[in-house]
Amino acid sequence: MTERELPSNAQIADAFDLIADLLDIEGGQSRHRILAYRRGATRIRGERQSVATLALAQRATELPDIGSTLQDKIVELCDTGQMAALVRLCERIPAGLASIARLQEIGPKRARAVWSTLGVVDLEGLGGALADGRLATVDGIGPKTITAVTEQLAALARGADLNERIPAGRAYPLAAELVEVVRQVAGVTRAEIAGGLRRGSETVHDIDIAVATTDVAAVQRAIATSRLVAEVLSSGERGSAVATHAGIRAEFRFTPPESFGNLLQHLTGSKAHNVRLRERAVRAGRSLSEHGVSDSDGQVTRCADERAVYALLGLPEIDPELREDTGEIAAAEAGLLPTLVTVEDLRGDLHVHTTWSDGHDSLVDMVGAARDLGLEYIGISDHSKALAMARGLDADRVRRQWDEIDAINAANPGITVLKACEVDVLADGALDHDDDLLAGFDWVTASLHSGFRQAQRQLTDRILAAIDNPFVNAIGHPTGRMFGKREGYPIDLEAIVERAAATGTALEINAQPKRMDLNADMARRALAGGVRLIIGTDAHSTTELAVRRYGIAMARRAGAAPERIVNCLPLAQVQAIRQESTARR
DNA sequence: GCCGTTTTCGGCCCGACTGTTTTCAGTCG
Repeated sequence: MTERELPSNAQIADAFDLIADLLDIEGGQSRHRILAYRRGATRIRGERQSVATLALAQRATELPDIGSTLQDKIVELCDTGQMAALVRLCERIPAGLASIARLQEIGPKRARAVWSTLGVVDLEGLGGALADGRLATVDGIGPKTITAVTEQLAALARGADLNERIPAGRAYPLAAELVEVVRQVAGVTRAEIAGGLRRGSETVHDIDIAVATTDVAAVQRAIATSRLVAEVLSSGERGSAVATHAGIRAEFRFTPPESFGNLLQHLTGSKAHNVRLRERAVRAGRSLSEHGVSDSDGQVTRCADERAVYALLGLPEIDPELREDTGEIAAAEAGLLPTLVTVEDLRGDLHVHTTWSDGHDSLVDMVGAARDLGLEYIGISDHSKALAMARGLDADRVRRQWDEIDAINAANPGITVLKACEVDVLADGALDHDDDLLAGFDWVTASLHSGFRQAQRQLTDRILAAIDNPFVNAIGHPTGRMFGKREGYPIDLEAIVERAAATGTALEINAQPKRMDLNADMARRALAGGVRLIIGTDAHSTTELAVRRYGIAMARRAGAAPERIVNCLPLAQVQAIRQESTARR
């Protein structure tokens, strides 16, 4: 049997999106048929398992939004490498028009107008028509649209990605500042971050902020004059959109306080979640919008908080991180929603660095900062000697650090300081500290910092070897991914989860915003496999302890309850986990 | 094209803003 290359979920989704775009440009189609292709594409793109494999087993129709027609097309793509329907469509509508339609301010109707009026069929032709002034002659395209197209084509020419996603770690601090700007305004009773940031997404495309106010004009003024805002893109009674100096778009939406719950719910999304909720409302003879819930005779009920919105739909409140239309509404209805871990549940942090290795702050300062956050224990986990660039510790320096920790604990610092480490997993799978030294720690995290170019089998074997060491309690940043720098190295997560579950080894959710590793999907798979998670800040300074919020976001999106997170457990239980492990020796 | 507490046909989520218009279609979220 020959092994064939199956199309990825992204490739399948791209094909369906292209069909939708071209049908839209062609016009005359049922918009619901187009929507069905788009929904199918979105579903497939967000699916964790291989949809091609599912389709070949005639099981893709088990997914929501995927019917027999889409499944047949996926099978066809697997078998022949193309979809006949798409090929025929491309013969009628030039595929390059889809790229034009995806430009901001253009869309399918104007793309069609550009084609029928000028004969332009792709972005290159659009650039030509823009340069010689023909574009401005097309019906429905005025000076503002010309400006928008000019800017976008210039950005594309620079190699920019128009759909660039911004890591949450870059957007969140700005969003928090923007919320404060409007909270200072008289008449504002509440303001909250909404959108993908509130749902704990790894990346977002903009910042959404819901504002409850009795004085819209005052809020508009405060936004327009904020030092953070570069340009007001649009402004109305219901909201303002701005470009910030940080280069991130922010959208504010205003509401009277009595319907703040409706607005916050609406603006938090996800879009797919909201669509499901509205469909549910319609079935109950109601209509849901950001203004309220109206019943069949037009009576509108406004909700000051989200709980009331969900209650009107017969549901318990669903945590924002779960609102992705992945079965959370059914789970809510059945009373099966998990109680998600919160920042307040964190009792300790077992992954922090100090000036002993590559940290910026001293051990005593890190201890003090952790105590001030209300933590019960902190594990000082500096690097091992192989990471010379980070001034990793050898056995001699480890023992001297232990002396310092003993002295601090003896002085009653108001928090228990644990002897921990982040030991390197070397290229051959050996650990960078020998077992005698590892036995003396209170907690050991093993991480890969080198040899990322090895094959998946080799990388996985190194991690499995580390897991098998009875002195290892956790695997740090298991995939090594870094936003904007590198993809995670390839690992066989199922094999790692299985071994980690068997040995009681925790897998880390590294909370550094550039890492967020494990991500939510992988963390969910780890939980399903019976593994404990641990949220490590990997803080290299006292202020970095605050990044725990990003780790919590991943854990919540994974559906994690606090009892499944090692550092939400009382110290005695953490110590018991360590003792059980070393007893295997 | 998908789907079903209205179940194999006939529905399918809601609203705001903008630009290009002469009262609204297109686009966006």
